[in-house]
Parts: sequence; structure tokens; C-alpha cells
Amino acid sequence: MYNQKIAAIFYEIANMLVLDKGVDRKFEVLAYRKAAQTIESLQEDIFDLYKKYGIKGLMELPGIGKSTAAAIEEYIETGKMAKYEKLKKLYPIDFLSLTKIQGLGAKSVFRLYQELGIKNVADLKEAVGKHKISQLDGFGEKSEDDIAKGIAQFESSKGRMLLGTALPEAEAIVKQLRDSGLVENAVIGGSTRRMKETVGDIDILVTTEKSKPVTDLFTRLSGVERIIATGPTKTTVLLGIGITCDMRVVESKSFGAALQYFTGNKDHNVRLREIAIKNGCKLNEYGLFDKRGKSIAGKTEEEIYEKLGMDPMPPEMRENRGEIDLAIAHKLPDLVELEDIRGDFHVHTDHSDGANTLEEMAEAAKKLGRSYIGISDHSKNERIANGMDDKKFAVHLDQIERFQEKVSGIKILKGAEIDILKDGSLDLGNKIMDRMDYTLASIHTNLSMSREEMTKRIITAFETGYVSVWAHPTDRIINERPSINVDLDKVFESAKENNIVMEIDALPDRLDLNDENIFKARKYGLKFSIDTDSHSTSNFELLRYGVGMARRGWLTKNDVVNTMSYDQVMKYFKK
DNA sequence: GCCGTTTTCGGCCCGACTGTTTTCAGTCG
Repeated sequence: MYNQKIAAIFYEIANMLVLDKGVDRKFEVLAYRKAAQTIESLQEDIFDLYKKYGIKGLMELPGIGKSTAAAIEEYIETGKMAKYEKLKKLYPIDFLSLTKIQGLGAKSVFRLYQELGIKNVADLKEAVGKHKISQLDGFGEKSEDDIAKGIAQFESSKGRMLLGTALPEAEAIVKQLRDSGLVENAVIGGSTRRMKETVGDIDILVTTEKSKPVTDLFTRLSGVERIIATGPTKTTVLLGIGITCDMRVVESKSFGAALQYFTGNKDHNVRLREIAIKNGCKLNEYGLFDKRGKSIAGKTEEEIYEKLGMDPMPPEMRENRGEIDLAIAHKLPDLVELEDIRGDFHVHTDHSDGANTLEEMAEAAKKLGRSYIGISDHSKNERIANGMDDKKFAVHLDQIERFQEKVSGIKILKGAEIDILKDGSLDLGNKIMDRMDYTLASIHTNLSMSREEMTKRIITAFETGYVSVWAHPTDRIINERPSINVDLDKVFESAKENNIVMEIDALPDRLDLNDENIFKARKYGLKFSIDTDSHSTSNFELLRYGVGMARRGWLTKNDVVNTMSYDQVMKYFKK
């Protein structure tokens, strides 16, 4: 993939342009950062995009214009980018790593290079060890100490944290603040509130009259490792789990404006502020203000959006992906909610690799209010997961049938998670599959096939007529394993023809399909099922992460199969 | 350098905290 390489080069160019004296290149710097962000978060390979649609295709990406598109072309065609090479000769410094150290930006990094010849993190570490930094003008003991801590954090950090780790941590912090009785309001903001699959830091917003005691409490919470910055309205700490947490304090008359602002994302907020300016107003975290500086909204998020001439929207939509235009046109979708989900099709028992029995799983699901679950244990190809062959499945299905008869308060569907083998055939015989109410099909082996082979493999499986749901479609594991290489457009087309449901696997390290692919699949008119992929009774609780992802993909209740009743679902799969 | 239902030129979001300073530039979100 060229994406990360090109993004890194653009970030480096931005860092180096910051240092250009004479003209103010502030906006050029911003432009390169924006371009880098776009490419960094692009789901498809920029190489493919360029080969397919050329330079024009590149220019359709947000923040990519004539110059940056030409630079990308140059890099793909020649392996080099002249502008970058030229700047790098002037500044032979690893800005990318060095600026990741808390408190260091391009300008400080450059000064360290000029004064001490520091080019990379190893050099910096050595200089800190010899106490050379505190001797420089403009740096003191504190700076050196902060840099030392920053290096330690840089070295131990593993990038962005899973939402499944960050959200419970954020909830625990909010609970402690609320329980203290010192706050009127304490809520989660930021990417955690938007249910983004990974989180860079945790944002907490508080309203209180007692800023000082709340700040003191916050900095002394058990999860706090050290204080990075603290003032009357903003405090930043490093948490023991390895990410920073910001707490902002505002008055209650600004609560909505602040929550809106700290929820983001950045691009969404920039657009809102632009709209405010066009209306002769000003929007910041304290409120929406008219020409004379009089506050016209701020107490709630809803009134901010309404005064800006649009419908309020759920946090999960706020990514500047067209939601603002829909809100202005009063055409926002009514997103699916956790309470809408009535069942779960992806459930394992101890008959394959689950930790609990069929009875225990059913009981746990019933307790959480699910009205049905589909049991989907592994097929034989998954030896490591205790996968069953046709014969064992026959016994397994018998057991489910007997259980179906005696259990009350919840319905059980007979299914399986069947491997899609290398040639696209399914891992169980038609006869045993005929006994099932539905099937999940998924890929667990031979993950690194070529794009053409993989696409063909999956479509072949779809065309067997025995696949109800495509489970964890892209097979990525966040921060660990990339997606399979597959032409999703072709696969979605085939799924539509063969009436196959796309799964949104709710496991926090999978979240597969993800929001962007859900977006894409939705355009093909596909249906979805939000499943927990439960391997133990406690996993059912993870459903909210899948629902978050579905909402980020703008799904409504109608798009999601497991919002249907048991009878409707049985009818749906029979079809 | 990017972008356009106010613009193909002239804008580009806005504020908090820090360290090392005597008023602010740098960094961050």
C-alpha cells in the first residue's frame, strides 16, 4: 500500500514548510496536513485509485488538488517526490517520530537539530541522558523532564486504542466524577462518543461551580499516571492504560456548545463554524454568538444546530461525510438503535470454540432481552476452534432441536459459521445445511490470496445458494491484521443478486464491516445483521459496538435484519 | 495549497495551557 507512505511524506513536507522563514506558509502547511489525513484514512489503495481514474480521480478526494495530485502521481510513477527530496536535504530530520513526542512540534525539533544535531528519537534520548537540552536557551529543566517522559510514552505506545478498551475506561471516569457530588454534569465527548473504532484520547466534559476541587479529584483518579497540563478550564492527564484524557470544565449555559465542540470531529466543526460565519455569527465552545457578541444558543447541542438552520444529528454521523447537507435539507436518516436489535445470528457454544453451553448462552441472551439467537458453531476446517464435520453437526442440530422444544422466553435458530474454502466451496455438505434455518459463511484461512482470486472465491461461495450471511467480511483485526484484498464492489453486487446479508461483527477488535464499507454496501441496497460473535455469555454485551458502527454507516432499522421479529426473520431466511 | 449556493481570488475555526519569559510563541485539540 502506498497510502501510509504518501501520507507520511505529506506530513513531513508540512513539518518542513513550518520552518520556512520569510513568507507565512501557514495555510500551505494546513493543506499538506489535510491531504495527508485524507490519504491516511482512505480505505482503498491509492495506487488502485490512480490506476483506475488517474490524476482526476485523485483530485476528487477532499483536500487533494492539482499540486498534491501531481505529487502523488510522481511518487507512484518514479518512487520519488522532488519537492520532498529537496526539503529533506535542508532538513535531514525524522520529524514524523520526533513530533509524536508530547510537547514537541516542528519548530522545537528543528532547534534541537540546529543546536545539538538531533535527527531522531535515539539522538534525542541520548541528549536527554546527558542533560544537554536543559542548557539550551528557551528550554529548561521542566522541558527536558517532559521530553524524557514523552520519549517513554512514545516507546510504549501502540497507536490508537480500541473503542472497546477506551469506552469502559471513560465510563468509569465519568462515574467517579458524578459520584463525587461535585459536578452537575459529566459526559463523554470526542471520538469515543462518536463510537469511532479506535480512539486517540478520551475527552470528558464537566459542568460545575467547583472547578478547582473537580480538577483536583480528576488528577487524582486511580487510573491517572501523570498530569500533562492543568488549568481552570482544561486539564490533560496520561492514563495508565496508555492514552491521554482531557477534562474540560464549562458553565452550564455553555454545556451544549462545549459538548458539540468537543464531540467533533474537526472537519464537521469547521463546517459548522463556516456556516455560522456566513450567517454573521460566531461559534465556539462557549456558544453561538450574533454580530454584537450576544449569545443566541449554547445550553444544548440541539439549539446550536437548530439556530444554524439544520436538524440536530447523532454523534456517530458527525464526520463531515454529507450529514450537514442532509440536516439542512431535513433529510437525516432515523438511525438504528441498540433497543431495536431483537436477536443475534453469530453465537458460539462449547460444541466448537465457545466457553459456555447452549443453555447458558440462551439464558444470558434472554436476560439481556434478546428474543432469539442463532447458534453458529464452526465447521470442520476450523480445527483449532474445534470445528465440526457433517456427522457431528447432525448430533449438534439434534441437540438444538431438543432444546428448542423445552426452552421458553427465547427462540433458537439452527445455523453454523461455515468456512469458505480456498476454491470458494463451503465446508459442509448440502444435506446438513438443508437442516439449518440460516448459515453464516466466512473466511478463516488462506487470507493472503490475490485480489482476483479472493474476489472469485467469495462470489463462488455466494453462488452456491447456501449462504445467508457473510460473516466478518473483510477479516481485519484492528491494529493486528489488514483486511483481505478483495474487490468489494464486485462482491457487493453478487451479494445483492444472491440476497446475502452483510454482517457487522461487533467484537471490538473486528468491527467488520466497518463504517466506510457499510456506507458502500448500503449503496448496493444490501441488508445487514449486527452480531456479537459471542464466544461466552459476557460477549453479548458487546452489541453496542456493532450498533455504533452501524450508526456510523447511517443504517436505519429497516436496513438491519435482526431488528425483525423471530417469525419475520425465519420467513426472510427461507426466501 | 485548497476551494467555491456570497468568491477562479481571497479567504482559510478558534481557544487553552505551558515554559520561559516579561508578553508570547509553540503546541495541542
